[in-house]
Amino acid sequence: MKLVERIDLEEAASAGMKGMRHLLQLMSSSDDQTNVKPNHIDCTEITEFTVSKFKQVINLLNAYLPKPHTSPPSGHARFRRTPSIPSPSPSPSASEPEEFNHINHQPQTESMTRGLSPLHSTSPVIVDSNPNPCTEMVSVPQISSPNDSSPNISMAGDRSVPDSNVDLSIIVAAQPISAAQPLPVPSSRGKRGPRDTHSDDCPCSKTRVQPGVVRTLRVRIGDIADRYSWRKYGQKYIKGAPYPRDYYRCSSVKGCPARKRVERDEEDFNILVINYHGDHCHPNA
DNA sequence: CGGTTTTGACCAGCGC
DNA sequence: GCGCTGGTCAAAACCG
Repeated sequence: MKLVERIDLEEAASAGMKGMRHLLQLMSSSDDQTNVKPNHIDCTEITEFTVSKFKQVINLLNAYLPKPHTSPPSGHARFRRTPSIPSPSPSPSASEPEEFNHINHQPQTESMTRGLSPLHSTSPVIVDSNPNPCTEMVSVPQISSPNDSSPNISMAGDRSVPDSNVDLSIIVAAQPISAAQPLPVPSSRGKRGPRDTHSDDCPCSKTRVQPGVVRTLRVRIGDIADRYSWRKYGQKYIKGAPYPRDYYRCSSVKGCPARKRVERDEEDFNILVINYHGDHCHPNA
């Protein structure tokens, strides 16, 4: 995408977001005890303005971005229908309009901003330094694949299958388990008692990450960090973090203990911080 | 049908 | 003991 195109996009998106914020402010100010009701005309105008800006963003994206794929490279469940089972006491999130459900909306905004990123895919990966000076720096061989050109606009923590490609220079921060820093040790946490049939030292490791080296990888969104196939098994909003953390396990081989956590860099959301736990019990896919 | 994502629920460690 | 939190499970939904 050209710089001018990118600026157009960013301006449209920024204007849309400002409109959205303004609208929310207007509406929230009407909810308090002040009995001040929002000016209906103002709300309508702002809403129309915001919608038009987001439409503009969509149009720009359609115009500027190449469309090599009509469907996402992977992953099917892009959204989930609301449960049809009537609940006697519907939860707040189910009863209120989606527009006001912050939790549900964040990933969408995230995806949108990612779409605006000029940095993904075609640009060489810029991998930042290791945030932890105590960790060992390891250089990883470059990964490149011949067939691709498409920007990857899928969800955070895209499967790291080689379906897109870029030259990749990666710096890995590898940290031994025995490091002084208390490791996010794979514990029994999360195991469900009755369902768990594996002992603590069970090598099967269905739910427990095998001890080993924890490697931290920082990679640009849309770039590939490895050639394994990963399956997402969880997502969690971490307190204080603006973006959710995604949890993946290796799906290349059944029973592979390798896990990875993917989250956005706090300072640059175009950077994905990937933490690998456990080793693969099979050769590189 | 198999593989994947989504997402609410569950579980256990930790701090108070 | 209780609440908070992060990691995981698993049902549901989706798609080729």
